Amino acid sequence: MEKSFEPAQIESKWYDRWEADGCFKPTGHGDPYCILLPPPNVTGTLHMGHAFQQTVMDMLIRYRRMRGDNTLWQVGSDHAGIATQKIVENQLAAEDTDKHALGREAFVERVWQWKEQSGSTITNQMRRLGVAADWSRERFTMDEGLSAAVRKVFIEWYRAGLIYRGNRLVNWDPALGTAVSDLEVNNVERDGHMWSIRYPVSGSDETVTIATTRPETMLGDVAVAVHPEDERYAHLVGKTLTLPLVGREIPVIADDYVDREFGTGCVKITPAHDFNDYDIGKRHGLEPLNIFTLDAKVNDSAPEKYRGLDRFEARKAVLTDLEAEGALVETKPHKLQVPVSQRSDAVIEPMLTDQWFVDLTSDTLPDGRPGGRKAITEPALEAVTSGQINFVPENWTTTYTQWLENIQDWCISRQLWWGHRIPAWYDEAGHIFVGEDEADARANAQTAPVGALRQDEDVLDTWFSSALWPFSTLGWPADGPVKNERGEVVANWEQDKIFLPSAVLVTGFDIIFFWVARMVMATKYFVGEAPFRTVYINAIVRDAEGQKMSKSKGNTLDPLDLIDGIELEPLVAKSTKSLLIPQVRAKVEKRIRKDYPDGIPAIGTDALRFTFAALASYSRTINFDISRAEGYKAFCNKLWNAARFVLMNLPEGEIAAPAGVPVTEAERWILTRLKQTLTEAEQHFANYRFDHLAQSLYAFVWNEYCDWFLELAKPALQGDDEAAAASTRHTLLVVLESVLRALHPVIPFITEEIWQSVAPRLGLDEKHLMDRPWPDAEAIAADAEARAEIEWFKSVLSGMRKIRAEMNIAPGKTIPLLLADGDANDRARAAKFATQIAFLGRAETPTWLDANAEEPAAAVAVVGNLRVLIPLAGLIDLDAEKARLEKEIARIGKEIAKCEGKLGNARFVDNAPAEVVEQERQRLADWSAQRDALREQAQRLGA
RNA sequence: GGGUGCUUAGCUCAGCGGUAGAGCGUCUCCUUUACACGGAGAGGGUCGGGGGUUCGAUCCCCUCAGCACCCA
Repeated sequence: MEKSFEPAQIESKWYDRWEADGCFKPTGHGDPYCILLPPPNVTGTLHMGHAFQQTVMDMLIRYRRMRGDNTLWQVGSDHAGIATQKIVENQLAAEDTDKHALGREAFVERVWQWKEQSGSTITNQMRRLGVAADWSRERFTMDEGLSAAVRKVFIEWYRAGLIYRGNRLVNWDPALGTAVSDLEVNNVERDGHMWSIRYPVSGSDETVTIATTRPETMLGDVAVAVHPEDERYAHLVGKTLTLPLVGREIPVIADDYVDREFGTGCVKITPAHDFNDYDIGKRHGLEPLNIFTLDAKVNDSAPEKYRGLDRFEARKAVLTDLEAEGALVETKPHKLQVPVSQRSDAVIEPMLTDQWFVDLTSDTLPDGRPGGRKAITEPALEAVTSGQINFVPENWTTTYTQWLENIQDWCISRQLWWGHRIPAWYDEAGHIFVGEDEADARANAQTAPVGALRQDEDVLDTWFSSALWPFSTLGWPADGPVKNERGEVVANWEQDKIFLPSAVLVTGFDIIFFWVARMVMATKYFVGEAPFRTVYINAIVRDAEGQKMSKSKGNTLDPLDLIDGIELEPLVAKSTKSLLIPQVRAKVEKRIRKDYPDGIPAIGTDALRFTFAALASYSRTINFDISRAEGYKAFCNKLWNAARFVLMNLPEGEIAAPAGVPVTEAERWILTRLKQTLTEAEQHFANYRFDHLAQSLYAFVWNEYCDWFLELAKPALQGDDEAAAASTRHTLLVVLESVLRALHPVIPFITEEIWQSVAPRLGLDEKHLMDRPWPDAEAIAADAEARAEIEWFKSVLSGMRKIRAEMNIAPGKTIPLLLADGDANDRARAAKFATQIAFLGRAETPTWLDANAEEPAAAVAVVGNLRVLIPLAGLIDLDAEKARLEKEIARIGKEIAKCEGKLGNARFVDNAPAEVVEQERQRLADWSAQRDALREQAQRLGA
C-alpha cells in the first residue's frame, strides 16, 4: 500500500468493475428495497444539493443490499419540457434562426440530439460519486414505454371525466408563449408605483378614485368594486362609471373581498388579467375582457391608439393620457410583489386561454361519477394521514397535507413542442376525441367527427410523466418485458411490481408539490399502492456562511471540483464564464479569489460523501464547509494508514483464527466497542441520522481503534507472548474488516480498495466488499470486564501523559514510575498491563510503594484509589508541580461544591429519583477521594 | 397577513429534563519504525434576552428580539 491515501488513484478503478460485475442490479433475493431517483433534468449538471441527495440514496442502497435486501435503485431522467426547449431555442437564436423556421419535427429532432449529447453529463457525475444505481434499467420520461404510460393515464383519466379542457385564467409566460405552473412562478418584491386614478360616475359630477399598480389593465376593466358595508360608497353601488380613455360604462359592485383600509377602498376589476378579479367577476357574472395578445401586447379590444403596444409601453401611454385628462390623481412609490417566471424571468401575465386540466377539486361529476377530489386528491391525502407514507423529518407532513387541502385543478397543457403531445384530436366543429392515436380516438368517439381530425398542438407538463415514474419505470402498462432502444430488457411489470411501494424517496422539500404529491396521486389511482413508504426530505445545501448557493454570488461549488480539486485560475474562469453582467463578473471573481486563494484542494469522492453524511442531520439547511471536508479526508487517510499498519504486521498468507476467545483484554475491549458501535450505527441508518452514523464510526475508528487498540497492539505484537501476538493479529484484522464493511455505504471506494488487500488474509472469497454482509453486531461478544480494565488502563496512561505534557518532560525520556495505595483490582491490573504501561507511557516498569515506605517527592495522577507517581527528582520542577496540584484541587473543588449543593437541598433528595440521588452521592465520593489524595500529595511536597 | 424552522465554543454543527459535546481553527511540546492528511496536552461556552413550570431547564411552556424559508 502507498504511504498515504490518494483518492484519485483508487477511485478510477472500482466503479467500472462494480458495474460490470452487476453489483448494482437487484440480487433477486431478500426483501424488495427500492429507491426512485428524483429525475434530474437532462439539461442540467449536478450541484451540491444533488450530490448530497445522491450520497444519501447510495448509502441507503448499499447498506440495504449488504443487509441482504433485493435492492433496486431506479435511475433515469426527465425531459424537463420548458427548460430543455428553451436551451435549444437559445442555441437557435445564436444561429440567427428559430424553431418556426425549422418546423416542429426538425426542432424536436434537434432537441433529441442535444439531449443525447448533454444527457451524459449528469450520469457521469453520478458515476464519479460512486452511486450504486442500476444503469441497465435507466429510463427517460420520453422513452416509448414511459410515453405509453402517459397516454394511457391521460386517456383513462379523460374517460373517467377527471381530465377536462377549459378556458381559464392561467399563469402565462409571454416570453416563452406557454402556460406555466403556479409552482414555476416566483413572487419577487420590486419597486414600483401606486397610481390613483379618478373614474367619473356616469351622469353625475361625482368621481371615485381607484388605486392600482398596473394602470394599463384599466383598458380591460369591467367594474369597480367597493366593500358592501362601506358607507362612503354605498350610494354608488349599482350605478355606472365611465371608464377614462375608453369610454366604456362599467358598474360599481359590492364585494367583501375589498379591503376598505387599502387605498381608497375602491378596486378596479380586470377579470381577464388578475386572479382575484377573475373570481370576483365570476361571482358577479361579469364577462372578462382580454386586452392582451399572447405576447403581451395590447390587442384589438382596446382603443385603437394603444393597440400593438407592449404592456409596459402601454402603461406609459395610459399614464400620459390619464394625466392629460386630469384623471391621474396621485403617483407614489410602492413595493409590490411581481410574479416572475422561473423559466424565463419574464413577468407573468394572467391570461385566459384554452388549457387541459386534471380535476382535483370536484366531489362529484355532473353524471354522478366521483370527481377529482374524491378520486385523486383524497386518496393522496389519506395515504399520508393514515401513515401509509411517512415524512422524515416528520414536520413536512403539514406542508404536504396543507397543500393538498387547498389544491387547485392541475393545468397540464403546455404550449411547447418538446414533450408528450396531448393525445386529443379536434374535428372541424371543435369536438374533442381522445385516444391512443387518431384511429383509437375515432373508435371511441361518442359522436361522429365532422370533417378531418387535427391533433392538439400542445404537450403535457413534464410533471405529468414524472408523476407516473414509480410504476411506469417498472414496466406499467405493458404486459411483458419492456425493452429500450438497444433491445435490452429494462423492466417487466409482472415481476418488477414487487418494488412498489418503494422504500424511500429522497428529495428536496421544493419538490413536495411538483412531484411527491403527484406521484402519490397517480400511483394510488392507477396501481392502488403508495409509491413509497417514506419520504426523506433532505436539507438544502448552502455555503459555509449559510448563503444560498447561486452562480451570480459566485458561491456555488461543483462537486467534481471538490473531488478532483481545481486551481484558482481555472476556477475563476469557470465560475465567471456564463456571467454576462460585468459587475457581477467582477464581484464573483473577487469573492472566489478571496475564498479560495489557493484553489480548491482535491479531497476525493469518499471524503466528500463522508462530509455529506456528517452534515445530514434533520436540520433544514446544511452549510457546506470545505475545511470540514478536508478533515474527513484526513479521516480517510487515517483509516488507510491503520490498514497499512495492520497489514505490515502480518506474516505471509492467511491468518487463521485462534481457538477460543481472544487472548488479550484489549482485543475483547475493542470487540465490545465494535459491537456497540455497530448497534448504534444500525439505529442511525434506521432513523436516517447519517450525521450520527458518521460521527459514531469516525470516533470508533480514530479514537478507539487507532488511538488505543493499535497502540495496545504494538507491545502485544512485539512481546514474548506468542499466543497474545497471534490473537492480536487476528483481531486487528477482523475488526478492520468489520469496520470496512460498516463504512462501505458511506465511503465505498477506499473501503473497497483496502478490503481487497484484507480479504485474502482472512480467507474471504467474495469478489467485492459489497457482496459481504453488513457486520452483525449480534454475532460479536461483549465483555464488560475487559471494558472496565481498558478504561482503567486509559485513565492511568492519560494521567501519566498529562503530567509529562504539563511538566515538559521530553517525550523520548523514560521515566521512573511508582504506584501507591489502590486495591486488589488495581494490583491485578497493574500487573496485567505492566508492559503496556511501560511501553506506551515511556516509563520504567512500575513498582509498588509499601504502605509505610518512605515516599519520594513526586507528581501524582489519581485513578480511583490508586496513586500513580512520577518522582520529581531530575525531571520535574517542584513549584510547577505544586501549582499544577493547586489548580487541579480547585477544579475538583468546584465539582464537589456542585454535588454538595444538590445533596444539601432537601427538596432534591426528597423529590429526585433515587438513582439520580445515588449517582450524585457516588460522584461526590469519587471527587472527594480524588481531592483528598491530591491534597495529601500537596502536603508531602510541602505546600 | 398565514405557516414552518433556526439562534449552543472563533467557524460549521450535534445534544436535550439530571457532570455542556464533535470537526475545523487557536496555543504548547514532539519528525517516536501506520499516519505531520500525524501524536501528546491545553485553552475556549452565564447554550439569543426576559419570564414561568420543576427538587433541577441548554432541553418543556409563555414572551420578546434577530435570522431563514414556504404560502398568500
